Amino acid sequence: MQPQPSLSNRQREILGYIEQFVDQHNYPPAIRQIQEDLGISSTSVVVYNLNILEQRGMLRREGKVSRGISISKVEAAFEANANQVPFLGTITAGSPLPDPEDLSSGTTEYIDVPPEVVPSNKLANVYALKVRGYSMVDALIADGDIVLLRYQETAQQGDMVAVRIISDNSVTLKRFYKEGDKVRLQPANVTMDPIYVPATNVRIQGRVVGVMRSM
Amino acid sequence: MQPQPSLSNRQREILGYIEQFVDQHNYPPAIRQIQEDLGISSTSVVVYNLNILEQRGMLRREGKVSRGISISKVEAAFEANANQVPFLGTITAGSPLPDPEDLSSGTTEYIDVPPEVVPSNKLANVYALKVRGYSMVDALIADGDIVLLRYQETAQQGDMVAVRIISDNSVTLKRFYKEGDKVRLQPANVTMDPIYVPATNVRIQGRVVGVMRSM
DNA sequence: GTGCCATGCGAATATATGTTCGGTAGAACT
DNA sequence: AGTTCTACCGAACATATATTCGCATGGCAC
Repeated sequence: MQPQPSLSNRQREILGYIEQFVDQHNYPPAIRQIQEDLGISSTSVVVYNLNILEQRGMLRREGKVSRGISISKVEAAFEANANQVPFLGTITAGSPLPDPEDLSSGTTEYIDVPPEVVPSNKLANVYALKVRGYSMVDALIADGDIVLLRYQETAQQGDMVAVRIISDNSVTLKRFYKEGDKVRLQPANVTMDPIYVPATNVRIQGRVVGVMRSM
Repeated sequence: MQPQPSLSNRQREILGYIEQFVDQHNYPPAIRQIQEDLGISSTSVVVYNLNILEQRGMLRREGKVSRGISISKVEAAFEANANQVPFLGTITAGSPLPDPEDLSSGTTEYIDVPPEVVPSNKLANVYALKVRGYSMVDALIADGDIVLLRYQETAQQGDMVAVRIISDNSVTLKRFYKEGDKVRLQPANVTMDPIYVPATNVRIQGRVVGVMRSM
């Protein structure tokens, strides 16, 4: 009914104060504290604005409870800090793996990704796979490495991608070259030969955006 | 004086309750809530145990403040989640870098390391460097990679290590082979030749334990 | 102007919450 | 047995905190 998410200055001020306070103390401020530290003349003003903020969904309050204010800030901070992506399993030449879309299962594992490898703001649609086999050694990816892929169904020439070959129902990590109506899947390993498949028979499952290795 | 970090059942119970409560409400419980929900007969019992828990460092309290309990849990969770190691700079063939011991400077940067790359319990003495140059490509380390090293002054044959050549005051990433009273430093790149230096002229600065790459 | 409404003020009120204190029961030690 | 200590109980107490209510102000539409 009130589609404007507009907050008055005072409301913004109060919200900011609460966030900062929780950050610093690990528990919410009392209404009187808000009042005094913000130089507001009466607690009722704080209550008034708090109610508005609650209606706007900016925070939740537990009636009659001291310091019963809670911003989702804590959870937000956790999420912000936890740069995680779903770990979908192992990629081998041969075995299929679940669609990245099938994340609904709930039992998915997650692994951390440092922002130095993939910036937090580009983590959307990124997932992780563990590499089995040496088909990518010349691209500096070895057996046991964890590769990070961003889901996308198209690729540029030479991109390193995870591709599913529909006819075998298998997924592998290869460099991608479109050649006419065929696709050349080039292992980054001089001892291995490329594979040629009809363009209609491949489906790209994502592009490699990072690698992590434990030794 | 009391070296035993042992907690009584009740103390564990209270601590657990607080954790759960904070998790659920985003603000700490009142003493009376603890008392009632745990079926304790008096608030003073709770206070009594709370004081012990505070002495033990399990939580902090703000005197006279309603719900002024804060568990280090949040920070603990953060720390547990934030597996970080100091980032000491760039390693090139040529330029020296600060001693890993000189962490006291305070202005050190830190980067996250997922437990999949280096387990949290083995993070001691680990630091990170950014690689400049291609001297290690055959070891699957490329320009721009972040390598994780555990500080150690000795190495096994063939270990990949960061070594300082004292006479030039330079540090590089190489495979290490001791040959008599000399040391062979072997780039993992067939196009580059090994370096031989007297054993007394090298100082090992750490062994590579992980690699992270952004693409 | 008149009325309406968002916003703010101040004080009174109710109660939620932390603190303190005197006392008890049992375990451990002398 | 006497002493001491830990852990607990119950109740009184002090105050920190939220709530409510009547009233003031200023903008704005009519």
